[in-house]
Amino acid sequence: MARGSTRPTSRDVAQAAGVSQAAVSLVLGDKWRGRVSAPTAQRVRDAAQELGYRPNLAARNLRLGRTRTVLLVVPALTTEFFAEVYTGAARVAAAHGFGVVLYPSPEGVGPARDPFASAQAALDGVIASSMAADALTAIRGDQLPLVMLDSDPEGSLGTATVNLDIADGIRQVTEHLLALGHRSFLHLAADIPSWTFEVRARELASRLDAAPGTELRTIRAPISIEGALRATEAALAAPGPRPTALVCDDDKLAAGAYKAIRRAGLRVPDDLSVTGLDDLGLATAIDPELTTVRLDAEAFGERGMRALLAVLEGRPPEKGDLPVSLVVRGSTAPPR
Amino acid sequence: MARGSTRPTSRDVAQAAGVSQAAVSLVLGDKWRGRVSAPTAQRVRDAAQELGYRPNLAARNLRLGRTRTVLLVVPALTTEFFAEVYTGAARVAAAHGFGVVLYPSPEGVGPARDPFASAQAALDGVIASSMAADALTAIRGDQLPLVMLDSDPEGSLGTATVNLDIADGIRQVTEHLLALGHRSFLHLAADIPSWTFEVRARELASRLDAAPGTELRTIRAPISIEGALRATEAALAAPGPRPTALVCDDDKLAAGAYKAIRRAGLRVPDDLSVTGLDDLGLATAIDPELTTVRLDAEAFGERGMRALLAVLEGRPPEKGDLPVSLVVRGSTAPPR
DNA sequence: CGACGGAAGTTATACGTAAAACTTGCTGGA
DNA sequence: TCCAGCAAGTTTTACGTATAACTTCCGTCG
Repeated sequence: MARGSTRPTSRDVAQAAGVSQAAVSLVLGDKWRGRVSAPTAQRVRDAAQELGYRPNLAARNLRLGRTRTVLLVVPALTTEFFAEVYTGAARVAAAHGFGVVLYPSPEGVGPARDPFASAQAALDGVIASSMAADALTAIRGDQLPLVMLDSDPEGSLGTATVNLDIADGIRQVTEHLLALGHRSFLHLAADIPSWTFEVRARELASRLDAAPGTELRTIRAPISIEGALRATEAALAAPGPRPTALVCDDDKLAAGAYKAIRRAGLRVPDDLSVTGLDDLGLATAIDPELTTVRLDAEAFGERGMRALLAVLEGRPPEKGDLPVSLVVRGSTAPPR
Repeated sequence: MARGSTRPTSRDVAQAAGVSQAAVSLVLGDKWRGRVSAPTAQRVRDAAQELGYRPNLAARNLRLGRTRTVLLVVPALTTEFFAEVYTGAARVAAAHGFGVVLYPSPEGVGPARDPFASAQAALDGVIASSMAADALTAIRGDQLPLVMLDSDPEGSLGTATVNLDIADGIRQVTEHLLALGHRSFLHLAADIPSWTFEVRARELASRLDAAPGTELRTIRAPISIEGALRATEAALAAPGPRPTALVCDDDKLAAGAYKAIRRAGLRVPDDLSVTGLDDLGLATAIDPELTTVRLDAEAFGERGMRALLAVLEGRPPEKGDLPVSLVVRGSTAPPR
């Protein structure tokens, strides 16, 4: 209250409590046992409370040489997926006294800005989605611990890698559709070059290769309702026999496909079974509800953060991919 | 390259370039004109490049007494709305050399954590949505500049307030529905106490009060598809004449209402016109596409950040609410 | 009775940067 | 000729914290 407009420092607290600055640091840092008497410690705490003291984090970070802050690099926030990844990472971080700074890699446009300059924070480590490709060049070369999400476990540039078991998800989708009797497949693929999408294509192709009498066509679209709508519309207008199952790289693409199917005068799932991947809120908002692969985005973020913490503490990160599960809803049925 | 594992400091650069640390600071801070010769400046830049020097931000922040980092407090990231607010704010921030740290106020559960402790970053200011109510108590009392989003312009605790013209949006919705001939309205309201939702209720009620022969009922639901589904189902099952227009507090509620309407064997818009508010991607994913109010979330975030920058620089922030616009799609039609 | 050790502090220092204040050498104008 | 003034730097300092190293005062034990 007394001092002008500038924030109180530990020295102000010390003066108010009649002790040295060092004593304040000891007490508030909870390292005072055996160094400061209990009554004095209480006086210090009271003074800090009274003055509304908050430690200057810049000074603390400088002194300690670490910031307990990590950067999360994501491709975009246009669906809730990465928002949930952030939530999971932030929760684990908070439990360990860490903060998480978000860097959504700007989409295509502009000179790929430097995530570090932008985050404007001193960092202890980085978690990055492999989809944020343009941001990665800036990160490489920096010697910060780096955990990669959804990235090729081999040849990765990260210190550690955390993956969802996407391949198993596609396996489950494929077996579900095969069991229903489908043989003619269309793959609506994302047109972004990224490991996570390559896995989908590879797994789908290899599963169908192993199933006799099946055929697979692939179309590509940007990940947007509009893009998926156009690509699917074109595919449905093409001559030849119509596929009976449409496997989409994610839920948003599936939502766009729904619209194309409706416009073509067809119905899901009677004329065409559709599957997605992600299990966004969108999946149950559309009609019929979408059969999709549930990815636990929050757990993904949690695991990513735990891996980074492990790296920071010199422990080996957990191994193994995160399990995913097929959620069967109304968009898949036996072919007619 | 030479030194061990620790990051190079400006002193290392100075040594490599054969100058003093001060010279390095001048050159890299672009304040060298008239103080350092051009060849020397180039030598310094080369040395910095060579060593991969990155300034220690903690030290810089401590020295300058400011961090060029602001905190954005949002209620949640379950729709893309606040993700876009973040994007807009971050864009403006980046253009001014600022970073934005996100704090999604944890939903209800747990002891309302301290946003500042969590962000773990030294801050220059705060932008907060009024919906993140629980986080606000922790913020109040701190003397940081605070810009409130979507908050009561009177009695606000912020240094400045930035609002979308929600009232005008509801006005446009109401006039649209009245012009179509609707007289019996149902309001599906969010059950969160927040100024932004109060405005919707107040404006809708006052507009219908002024329109002769209209009636208005209100139901409340948590903002989720499931919640809206249940509330709407109950309302449709109630005895008495069915309303012909359903005004929802946001798009997500509308998406839930769609499902209830379908389950009741009714059709949008033939049996019931529905409107939303936000214009999320969801609005065009559902069938029929939703008539809603377009909120420019990115512009909202931009304006919020500009207001904070203004406050920080002692300038008066821009006045006036951000315009919104009605987007008429297929979910509204004349009553039968 | 002396000294030894622990309690309860204090003093001093370093973290890396930005910038104010100072130094040095030279050139050009009165 | 002499000094003003400028270019081209250097030296020094402060930011606020955490902690290592030091001090002082007592009580106790050999």
